[in-house]
Amino acid sequence: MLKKERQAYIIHQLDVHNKVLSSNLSGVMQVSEDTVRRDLQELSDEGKVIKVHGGALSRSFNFLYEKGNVVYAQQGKKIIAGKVAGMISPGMIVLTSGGTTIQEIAMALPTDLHATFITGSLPAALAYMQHPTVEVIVIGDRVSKHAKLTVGGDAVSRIGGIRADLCILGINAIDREHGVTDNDWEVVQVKKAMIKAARKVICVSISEKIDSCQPFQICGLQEIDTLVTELDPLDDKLSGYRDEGLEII
Amino acid sequence: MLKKERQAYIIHQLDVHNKVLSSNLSGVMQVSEDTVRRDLQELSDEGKVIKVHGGALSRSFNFLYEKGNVVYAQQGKKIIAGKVAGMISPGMIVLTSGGTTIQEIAMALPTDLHATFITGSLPAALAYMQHPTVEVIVIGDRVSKHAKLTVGGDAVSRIGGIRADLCILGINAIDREHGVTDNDWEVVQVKKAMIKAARKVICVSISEKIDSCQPFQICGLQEIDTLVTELDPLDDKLSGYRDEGLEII
DNA sequence: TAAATTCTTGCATTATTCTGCACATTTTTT
DNA sequence: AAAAAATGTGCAGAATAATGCAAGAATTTA
Repeated sequence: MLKKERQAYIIHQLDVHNKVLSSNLSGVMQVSEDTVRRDLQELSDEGKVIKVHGGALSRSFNFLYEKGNVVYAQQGKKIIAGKVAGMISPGMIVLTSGGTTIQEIAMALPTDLHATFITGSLPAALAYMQHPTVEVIVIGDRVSKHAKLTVGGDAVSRIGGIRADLCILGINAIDREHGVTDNDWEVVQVKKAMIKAARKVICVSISEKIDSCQPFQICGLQEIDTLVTELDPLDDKLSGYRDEGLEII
Repeated sequence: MLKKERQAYIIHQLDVHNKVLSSNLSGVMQVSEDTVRRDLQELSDEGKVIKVHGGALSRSFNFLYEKGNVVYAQQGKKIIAGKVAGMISPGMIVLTSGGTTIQEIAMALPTDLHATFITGSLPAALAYMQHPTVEVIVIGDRVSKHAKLTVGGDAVSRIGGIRADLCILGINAIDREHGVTDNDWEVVQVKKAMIKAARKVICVSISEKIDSCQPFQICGLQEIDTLVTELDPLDDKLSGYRDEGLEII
């Protein structure tokens, strides 16, 4: 097994299990523990893993430890989070609510990213707040208990006053015919406003939600620039959306 | 279970339950109590937990680390929460940040209370949001990572536009000479505005904080109507405040 | 105050890591 | 193509870290 191969395998294991043991890896990859340790050392120097006595932990695991905040993520969400985190550059970003995926992205962000996140989602605000260098701005208004999000005319008009570089849009349903849809009217108003406020819109969704539809439309496909899922961009399920002109990642 | 892993788990537990017991952790994590204690010691040295006899408390219990008694800490908090909950009647209430005590009050509220809580504190918003019949309104602005609270001119001016029936003021320090004080200038601005916005002000404080003082003044004693602590209202420590005309509960 | 629990400390044991070195493999230079 | 340099790997022994145990001290509870 080649060095690069081993290191890729280690990263993969960490993505899945959040931890690896030197002793374990040594057996699986058929190299000495010293070699495993050297691999871990290198990855640690590159900031890709957190080396600890006995093995290594994934970065997000360490993030939890450092900040004392916990989010339970499924594997798919982690993949999405990694993809999205790689697309974020310094600037002004509006965040819609979107369950744990949005929060998972916070943990995958480069630790030195200087960006401003604007959101009405309280869990998201708490998650991004943990990051050392990003700024968080909360949109105020009445809280929707269901969505844990501020909603209402005041929130919408506030968002209308923002010019953001990017909108990260967590969604509940998307299909080719109706575009992005949701079942909560108030949330829809907020998301609509956020899309308008941003130059570029990234749509974040677990593949389960693709090709499904709900009562209220948020926007058509043409208003979205990029679709991020946990699937391979070439997956058949996504080909129709690529045909519509969306960037698939 | 690796050392860091254990420590992350401990922090997680503290986030959820606010306390951990050494004996308990020892069983769950399958290590000796000595090891658990060493973990707690390290976390304590790093300032991440408050180590006490029998286990550890989350940092939000910062008011009691000298007393060092798990049960007492919980009781103190609960006593205050019960007292305050009994004083709340339907209407419009502004809430300042104030650690877990403020959140504990949310759990002690009558389940059919119809009231509106206005706050910039994200943990408080999440806590009150759980209640079936109360409404929560969040004040928007930049988030102070330290206080987990929205702060800034926008927040202050928003609060200025509110007429509330009651202000529940969680505080860091109070003494007869300087009144209510705090060490975070931005938080002070928000609290000042909240006091002005409310007809009646209830000051909530663990007795540890009484007769202490910090750099910035929030308000004088004359601006407070009621002081709630976990102590008996007739306790000597409070007599001076009663002399100043405060209602002690 | 007595009993029970928990804490601290030092020590022994084991597990893990580090270091220098030898050897093989790959890459670069001549 | 041969020689030289750089890199990757494994091994052995020294150094370090982690853990459990035991006995006495301290704290809490009854």
